Amino acid sequence: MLEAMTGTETETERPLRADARRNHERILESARLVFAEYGADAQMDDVARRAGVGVGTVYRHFPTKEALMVELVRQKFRLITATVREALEQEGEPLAVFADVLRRNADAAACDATLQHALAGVGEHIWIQAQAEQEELSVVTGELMARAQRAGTMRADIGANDIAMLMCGVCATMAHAGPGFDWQRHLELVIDILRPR
Amino acid sequence: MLEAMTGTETETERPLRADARRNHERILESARLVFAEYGADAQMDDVARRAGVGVGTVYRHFPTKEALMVELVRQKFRLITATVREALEQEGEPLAVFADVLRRNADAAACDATLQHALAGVGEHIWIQAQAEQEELSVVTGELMARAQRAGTMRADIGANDIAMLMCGVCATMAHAGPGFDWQRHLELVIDILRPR
Amino acid sequence: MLEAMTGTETETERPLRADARRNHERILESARLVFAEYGADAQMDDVARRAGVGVGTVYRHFPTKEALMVELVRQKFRLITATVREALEQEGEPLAVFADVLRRNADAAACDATLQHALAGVGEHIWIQAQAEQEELSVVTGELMARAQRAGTMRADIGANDIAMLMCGVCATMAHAGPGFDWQRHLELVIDILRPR
Amino acid sequence: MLEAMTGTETETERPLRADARRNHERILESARLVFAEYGADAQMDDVARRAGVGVGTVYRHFPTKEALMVELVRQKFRLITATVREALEQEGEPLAVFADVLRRNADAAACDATLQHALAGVGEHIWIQAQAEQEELSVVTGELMARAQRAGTMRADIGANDIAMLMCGVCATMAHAGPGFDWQRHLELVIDILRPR
DNA sequence: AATGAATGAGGTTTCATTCAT
DNA sequence: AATGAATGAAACCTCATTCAT
Repeated sequence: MLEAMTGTETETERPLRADARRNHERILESARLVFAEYGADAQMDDVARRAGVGVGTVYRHFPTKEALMVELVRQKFRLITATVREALEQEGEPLAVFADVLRRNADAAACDATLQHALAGVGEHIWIQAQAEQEELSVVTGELMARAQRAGTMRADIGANDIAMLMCGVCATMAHAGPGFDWQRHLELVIDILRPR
Repeated sequence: MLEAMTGTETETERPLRADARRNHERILESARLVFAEYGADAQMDDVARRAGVGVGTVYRHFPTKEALMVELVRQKFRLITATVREALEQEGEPLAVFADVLRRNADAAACDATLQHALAGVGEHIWIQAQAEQEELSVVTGELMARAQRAGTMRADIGANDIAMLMCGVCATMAHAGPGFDWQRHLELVIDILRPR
Repeated sequence: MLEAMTGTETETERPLRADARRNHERILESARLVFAEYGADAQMDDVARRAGVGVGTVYRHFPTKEALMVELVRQKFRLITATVREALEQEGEPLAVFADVLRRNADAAACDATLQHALAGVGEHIWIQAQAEQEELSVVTGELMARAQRAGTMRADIGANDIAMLMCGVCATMAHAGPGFDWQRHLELVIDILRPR
Repeated sequence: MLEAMTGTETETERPLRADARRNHERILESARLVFAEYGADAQMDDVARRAGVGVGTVYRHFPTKEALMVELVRQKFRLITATVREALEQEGEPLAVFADVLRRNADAAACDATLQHALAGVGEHIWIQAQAEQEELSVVTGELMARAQRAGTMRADIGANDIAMLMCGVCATMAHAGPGFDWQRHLELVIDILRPR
């Protein structure tokens, strides 16, 4: 399922290709785990070891540590986009459906809060490289919101970008554990905003 | 004004002390600038150079890079606390006063968004060391909010911690500049939450 | 000959390994020279430069400066042990054979007295890490001594540990060059002790 | 008593002088303690703190860390010399008296083995600067030995320098604690050498 | 004469990246 | 295509020594 979203290359022939593809996935998965465990200063060597390959191989697939992180960010967006797309198929009260999407995505983010923090901590040029994915997410989110807004159960003056910002905030809460920091409550407050007054 | 908050030691100490105190301030100020420019991985050498002192001096005042960052975080909190305290003296519609405090603080944060990002990016044990300041802020914020809540112009089911989380979110937005990311709008949405429905 | 003692891993490994092994030896040799020249506070950079490799390589082989010194100490012990073993094969009056071993080892130590001094100067936890080698030496030394003692040409109330202490003393003399400090004489006095009265 | 040996300056007038003299002693004493505790890499700041003075004062009395250590070495020699002198006054079997001196001095050295180790670990040019004291010790030791040799209870072919070397060896044993390293036994073996065969 | 803050060269260690095998 | 040893530029921090007060 994840693989289905991973790429768009059309060639799927040579056996070596299959091997490489497999390594690509393993490295990405390894990176996810390693960054989730050690934060942003996990080392490329760790990623390689966990993936069961040499560092050289990691560098063959991702020319830079940054490139690897960018891919991780992209994946995040794709994953969220997929959730929203699924929701587009669902029946039900549109705002409730949307709120549910937010909750599910927040849950997913909370699962690897450290990874989230690691990705958030890096320079923003990394995020810029994931703009395409971010925009795609924006589009489908907009669609889902439009329904609720047409139904009149969601404030009309709010757009997909607002959601992005607000959820970005919820994720920040996850990262900064502290007394009285409860991201679930934060999320509910955010959902409250959506209701027309 | 900042100095007024920085310490409590009865001055009138030895003249040498004056020099040291001066350096202390300069180093802190330098750190603020340097971290704002280079992010969390600014170097101690840079801090020293910008402050016009040797590295050794920086280390005499702050035993560790981390200690220096902790102090920066503490200062941030003290500064915000001061703003809130000022607001407690003001007349005016309580919610409006409070909203204004939020706006002013957000403005200040936006001025050194990179520093903000740098501080946010570090391990949370740094934040834990600023708990005292954080709690003090929480207390005065609670006071200011109570007024508005008694006046009925602010939702009663919201506490100082909620504000902390929400503002933490707004700051996250500042850091992640992106298309459609407008922290001022984010802030207004947050302020919206405060109004009773 | 030295290599023969250095390891026990079944060779016939990957070609790369040969390179690494070579570097390992070169670094060790370089360390010996550098510590012999500059004493205990020789720098890792110097070790690397003399070995013709980067510092990183030194650290890949020895995780710590200390670890490098430990290995040097171990080697010393292994070398001495080898001498004693050789002597076990020799014919001849046992005490004479033993005395000769002492002289030969002292000679070797005198060749790099500075290195000796450097190693002696470090914290003893380094020596503790070479206990295995030290004990092995003790065992073979004991064997050689037993012969002489059975033959009645060596005092029976002396053990391998005593030799260790006494020779440790002779080495101390080498390090502290001074007027009237003649380690060869010191050694002969020590050998004198061995004779039954 | 110690002060009596410390210097040869004839001026004992100005009150300030008294102060300075007092500091001199305190610093020396502090140095002894600090080097005994932390070994050769104790810091000048520690010496100053323990002495209750500023570093600057330490440097006024000893222009260099090395100079301070040299003085410590000198003191050691003076102390031993004093013991030997005392023994010259004693009645009794000369060899027994001499052996006793050795035992007492070894005991004293064992009390601050770490200091001993620290001093031994430094470059030998430090020892060279204590040559005068070393020679003085040599002279009185020679006197005491001559008695025993005239009495025929001590080997005649041994000199004060030999004792220096042998005792240097015993001290080395103290420093290198290890299994089977028992300096008292080492010392008895050394004393054994002295007896005519 | 004493103080202790300041200095800054230098030490060890890390880690992203390259490249010979 | 994969491997992992090698690289070396930094990074953080220490501490003997100086010097303004």
